[in-house]
Amino acid sequence: MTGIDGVARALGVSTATVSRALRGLPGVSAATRERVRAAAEELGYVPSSSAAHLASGRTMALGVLLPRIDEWYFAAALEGVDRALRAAGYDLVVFSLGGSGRNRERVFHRSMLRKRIDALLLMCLELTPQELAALQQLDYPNLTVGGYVEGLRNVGIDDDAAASEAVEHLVGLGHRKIAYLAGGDGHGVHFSVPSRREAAFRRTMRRHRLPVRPEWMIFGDFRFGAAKEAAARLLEAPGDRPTAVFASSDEMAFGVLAAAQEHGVPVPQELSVIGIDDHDFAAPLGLTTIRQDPREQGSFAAELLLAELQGAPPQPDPPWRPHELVIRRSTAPPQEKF
Amino acid sequence: MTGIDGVARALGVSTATVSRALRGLPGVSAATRERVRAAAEELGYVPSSSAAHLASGRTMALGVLLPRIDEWYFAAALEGVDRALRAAGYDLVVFSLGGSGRNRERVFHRSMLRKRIDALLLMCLELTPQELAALQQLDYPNLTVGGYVEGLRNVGIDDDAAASEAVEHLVGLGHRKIAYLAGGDGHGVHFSVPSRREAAFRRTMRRHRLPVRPEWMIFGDFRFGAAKEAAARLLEAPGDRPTAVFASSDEMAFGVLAAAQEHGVPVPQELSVIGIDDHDFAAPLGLTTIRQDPREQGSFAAELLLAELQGAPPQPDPPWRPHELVIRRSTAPPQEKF
DNA sequence: CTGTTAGCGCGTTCAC
DNA sequence: GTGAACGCGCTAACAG
Repeated sequence: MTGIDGVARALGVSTATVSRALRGLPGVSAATRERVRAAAEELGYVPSSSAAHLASGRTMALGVLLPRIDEWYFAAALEGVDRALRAAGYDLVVFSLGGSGRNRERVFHRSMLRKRIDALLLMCLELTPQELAALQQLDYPNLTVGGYVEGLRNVGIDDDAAASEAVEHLVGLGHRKIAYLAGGDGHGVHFSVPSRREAAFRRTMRRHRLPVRPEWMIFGDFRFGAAKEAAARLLEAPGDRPTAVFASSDEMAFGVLAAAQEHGVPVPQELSVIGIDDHDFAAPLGLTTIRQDPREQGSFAAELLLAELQGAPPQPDPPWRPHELVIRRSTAPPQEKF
Repeated sequence: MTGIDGVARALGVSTATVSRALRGLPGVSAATRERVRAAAEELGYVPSSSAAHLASGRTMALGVLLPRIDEWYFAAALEGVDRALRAAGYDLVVFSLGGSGRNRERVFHRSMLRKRIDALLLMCLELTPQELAALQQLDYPNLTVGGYVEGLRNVGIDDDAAASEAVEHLVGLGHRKIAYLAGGDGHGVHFSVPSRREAAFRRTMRRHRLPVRPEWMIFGDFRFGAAKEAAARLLEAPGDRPTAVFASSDEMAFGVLAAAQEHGVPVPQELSVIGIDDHDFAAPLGLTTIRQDPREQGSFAAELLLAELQGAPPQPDPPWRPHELVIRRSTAPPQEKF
C-alpha cells in the first residue's frame, strides 16, 4: 500500500524519477531504473489507476456494453476483447444490460459517464436516438461489434453474405422447400442482426424464384428450447414439409436437430439443417454451418480501439470479419418422395 | 464534461454543497438540493470515479477474477454478479485468465493491484501459496464463488452432496454398473470442483458396496466434444457396458447423449445419463440433472461483499447455495439383459 | 539525467 | 444550512 513517494524516499530520489523509471520513459539511467524497479518490487508498490488517471487523463481501461453476458456470442467476444486488452495492459469494465431494457437509462446516464474508461465497445445493440446522442456527447472512441448502429463503425461478419451463402448451399444441393428459423431481439434488447439475416434469406430465395412460405418462417428467439418447439410444430404440421431448415444461429439449429430426432425425421435424409456460428457443439454434432469467430472479432475490435487511443488515425470503415461455410453431415440433397 | 465546480458556479453555491446535494447527504435544504439536481442534469454533470476514489477511498467497483469468460458457469455467474452490482450502483471489472495460466503473474501483480476495485471475487480458481499471500496482502474483502480455496470463504453448492445425490438417484433406480465422466482443470487453470465431485462419486459407490471400475472412469474435460469422444470409446469397448453414466457437468452429459444416439444405444432403456448444472439445454433434451443456479450464486456472492463494504460484519461462513435433483427422461431403471 | 512544482476533480474536514 | 481550504497519489511541464 506504499505510494510513489514511499519508493522515492526509500531511494532518495524524486517521485518523478520513480514514475519515469517504472513506466519505461527515457531520461533515466539504467542503473537508477534498476534500483527503482527493485525497490518498487520490494515494497509492493503499484501505482493507483485513479491517481494516474487524474494526472494523465488516461484510465487504461476499456468499457464493453452488451445485452447480457451469458450467451455464446457475447461471452466469446468478451473473451476476445479481454485477451487483446491484457496484452496492452488495459483493464476491462463490463456493463451488461442483463437481458432487459430496464436499466439502459441508468447505464447510459450514470455508469458509463463516470469517466472510468478510455473507449467503449458496443456489442450487438441498437440504440435509441437519445442514447446515440448521449454516446456521441461522451466522445469516447467507440465501435460496434456484432451489430449495426447507424453512424457508428461496426466490426463483424457480413451478415447479408453469410445468410445468403447458407441459402445458396441448400439451393445448390437441390432444395426448393426451405424454412427459415429466425432469431429474436436479444431478450428485450433490440438489435439488427436478425433482420439482416432474414432479409438476406428472402432476397436469396427470390433470386432463385423460390417461394417464401409464411408458415415456414418460424421463430426461435436465438435459443435452443424455443427453436426446438418451433421446429416441432413445423414438423407436426399437416401437409407439405420443408426439405431444409436454415436456422439463423447454431444454437437454434441444435433445437431443430433435437426436434427432428424426436419426431423420427432423419437428418439429412429427410431434412437438411444449416446454422450460423460454428458453436463448440457444431462439429461434434455434425452440423453444417457458416462459421464466424466471435473471439477474433472481439480482439480485432479492441485492438482497433487501442490503436486509436495510442494516436493512430481512426480507421473509417473496418473490414468485414471472415465467415466460411463448413459442410458437415447435416446437409445433403433432398430425397425425392413420390 | 463539466466538473463539480461548473455546477457550483452555475448556481452560485460551493462545490461542497453540490457534492452533498447529489449524494443525498444531510445538511442541504430541500430547495437547494433540487436546484443542484436540476443543474447537474442540465449540464450533464457526472462525477469522475477516479477523483471520487482519490478523495473518498472508494472506487465503487468490484473485480472478478476467473479462468475464462466463455464457459456456461462463468458467464452465468458473471451475469449474476453484474445484476447485483448494478442494483447497488457499482461497476464490474473483469480479469480473465483467458484459459491459460500464462498471465496469472501479470494479473496478480499488476492489474489487480492497481487499486481499481473495492473488493474481489475469485471464480473457480485454485491459488498458489504465493498468489494467496499476494491476495491477502491486498486486503480487499474477497470471496470465492464456485470453487474452494483454503483460507478463503466460498459461495457455491455443496459439491459433495450434489454428486452424492446423483449417484444415489442412479443406485435407487437399481443401477450397479455406473460410469463416471470427470471434468478437467479449466484449461490449465486448476480448480478443485472436479476432484470433489469425483471423490463423492467414489465414496457413494463404496458406501453401496459397488465397484468403481477404472475403465469406467473417463475424462471429458467439462466439454461437449471431449465428453462425446470419451463416451463413444466407452460404448465401443468390448465386454461389459455400464448401465448408467454420471457426467459431472451437463455439457458433458450432452456429449454422452450424442454418443449414445450415434451408437444406437437407447436412452434411458439401455443407458441412463445424469448430469450436474441444469444447463439451458437440459430441459429440452430431457436430461436428468442436479440443478444449480450460477446466476444466483454470483448475485449472492456480490451482495455479501457489498454488504461488507457498507460496514456489515463479515459473515464467516456463507451457507451452501441450493442444488436440487431434477428428474427427466434420461434416467430409468436398468433393463436387465439375460 | 534528475528534482521541483503545479494541478487533475473530487470528498472531507473545519469554520462560519 | 453553507462555504473555504486541504489533500487523495500521481503525471507533466519546466528547471537545473
